[in-house]
Amino acid sequence: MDIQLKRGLLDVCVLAAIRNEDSYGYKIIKDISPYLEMSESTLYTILKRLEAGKLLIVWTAEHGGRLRKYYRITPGGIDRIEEFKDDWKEIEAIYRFITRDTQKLTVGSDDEELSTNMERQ
Amino acid sequence: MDIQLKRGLLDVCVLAAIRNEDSYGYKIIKDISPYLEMSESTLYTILKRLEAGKLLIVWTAEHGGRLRKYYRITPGGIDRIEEFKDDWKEIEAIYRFITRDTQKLTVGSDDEELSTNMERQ
DNA sequence: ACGAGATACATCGTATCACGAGGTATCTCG
DNA sequence: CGAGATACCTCGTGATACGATGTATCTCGT
Repeated sequence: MDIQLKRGLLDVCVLAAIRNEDSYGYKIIKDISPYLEMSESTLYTILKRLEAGKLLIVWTAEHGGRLRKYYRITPGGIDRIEEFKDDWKEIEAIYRFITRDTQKLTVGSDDEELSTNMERQ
Repeated sequence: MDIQLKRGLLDVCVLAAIRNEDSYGYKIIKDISPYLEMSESTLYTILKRLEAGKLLIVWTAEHGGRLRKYYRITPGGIDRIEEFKDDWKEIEAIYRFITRDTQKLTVGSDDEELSTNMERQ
């Protein structure tokens, strides 16, 4: 899978993973992994970024003798997911532009101002 | 619109813009602009990259006293679009993961190996 | 005739970012 | 006792989108 395609999904994916329940780094990766590969270094970078943007809050707690950092989504984080859903409509329009006419060539009326008078050599 | 979300679409968008007819930089931007903002510097960077990857071929021709660089997609470029369509299925799965349970909370049977016993403080 | 804006190309520097490589430490289980 | 899982972290690098900037010609209104 093209790495570039996943960008933009990563941040929102992490937010989605903690939307309905608090979680921690290791578990977030496991939860996301069926859908999207994400390395640990990437995840922790993202968590730092989301914390800096106040899209989630962090606290540390002991669990089984070890320290864990727990993450909880903020209202701002939930807003971010909602914005993503709006952006998705635009993304789908782009997708339709890319895949238009790739199966059958339906040559309709061509009324573009920047009309094509291409000279083939 | 989040810049990151567009990444991965950009290259394929340019290929899609020249898929059914040869084109040139300025026209490609105009054709794409209703769907996706792309600066000129970005476009020319992408065209260079696609040429290096042999996804399109380039030649120069005079038009109205000025030189234009024309671009034509290669079979490899068409393959790239087809691969994108396959990748899109994965992207949609990620989208469903992100938007799942954001409207109604349908708590079904939870049979995950990494089950959640989160302690809320 | 002249200037503004469109057309058409290009380069350079910067900021962002995903990720591999590497590190530390504890727990579990055979 | 050692391997693998759990759990966290940092640093360097390469890829890349884009603003700023530059060059040159054509078109069109006044």
